[in-house]
Amino acid sequence: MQRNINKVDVDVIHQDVVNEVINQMPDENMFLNLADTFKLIGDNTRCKILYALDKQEMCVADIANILDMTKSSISHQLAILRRSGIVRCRKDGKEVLYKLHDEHITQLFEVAVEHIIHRDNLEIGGQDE
Amino acid sequence: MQRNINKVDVDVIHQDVVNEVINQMPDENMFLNLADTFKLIGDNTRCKILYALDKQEMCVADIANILDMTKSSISHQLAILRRSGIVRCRKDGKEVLYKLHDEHITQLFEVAVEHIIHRDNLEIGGQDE
DNA sequence: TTGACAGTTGAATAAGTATTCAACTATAAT
DNA sequence: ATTATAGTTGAATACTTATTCAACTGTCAA
Repeated sequence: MQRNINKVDVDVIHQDVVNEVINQMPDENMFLNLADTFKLIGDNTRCKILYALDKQEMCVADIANILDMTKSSISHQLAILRRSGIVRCRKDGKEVLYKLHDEHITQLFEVAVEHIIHRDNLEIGGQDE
Repeated sequence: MQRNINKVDVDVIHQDVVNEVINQMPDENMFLNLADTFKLIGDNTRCKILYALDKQEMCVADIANILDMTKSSISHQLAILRRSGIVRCRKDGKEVLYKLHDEHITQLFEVAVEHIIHRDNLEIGGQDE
C-alpha cells in the first residue's frame, strides 16, 4: 500500500507487526474497488432490486411494483447498477428489461445471509466465544 | 415482503411475474440486515482495517500507522465495527488489541476480489458474451 | 502524585447520496 | 398526427456519515 504525507498522530508501537502487515496489504486501488463493490450492494433498495433480478429478468415498472416505489427512483438506482456493470438491460418495445449480469453477486448475498444467521444465533445463545 | 401504502406510479405490467417474484422475496428485515452488512464493509477505511485485522491482532496505534490516519478516526471506525460484532477487543495494559471476529468477512472479501478481477478482465477483453 | 501515553468520545463540519419532482425522449396504438 | 405509456434524466431536498478537533478516561513510570 502506498504511503503519503504523514497524518498519523502517534509513534509506532510494534514496528515489526506494522511492517509485516503493510507488506501483506494490497494496493490502494484494490481497496477502492472493494469498498465501491460493497457500497454498491450496501443499500436497501439496490439489495432488493438485485435479489429480484436474480430470480427473473424484469421491466422497470414490475420492479417498482415489487418494491412499492416510484419508477423514477428505481430507474435512478438501475442506472447506478448498470454503470457498475452488474446488471444489463435490453429494449423490448416500450419496455426496458433488466437482468443480473454477475454470478458473484449471488454468492455475496449467500455468504452475507450465512453471516447474519450465524450472528443472530450467537446473540440468542449468549456470548460463547 | 410486506407491502405498505402504495407509492407506485404505474400499473403492473406483468402481474404473473410480479406475483412470482414477490413470493420469493425475503422479509424487509432480512434486506435491512443485508444492506447494513454490506454498508459496514463498503467503506475504504473499514475495508483496510478489516483486511489488516484479518492478518494480525493489533492495537489502535499500529492500525493508525498502517493506514496513515489519526488514532481518533481509527477509533471511531473500530467502535462501529465493534458494535456490529465483527471485531472484538481486549485490553493489555495501556493498549487495546483488536481482532477480527467473523469468518464470513474473509469469505466476502475473497468473493469480491474474484468479482473485481473477473470484471476487469471483461473490460480489457472487450464485451464478449 | 505527577506526567506521559494509548485510546475514547461528542460536537461540528464537510462530503456523499437516495428520493422526489417535473420535464423530457421514445415507442405503440388509435 | 395525436395521445398514452414506459422509462430516463437533472436539479433540489433531506438525510446520512467520515473525519477533525478538543477534551476526556485509564494505565504505567518516575
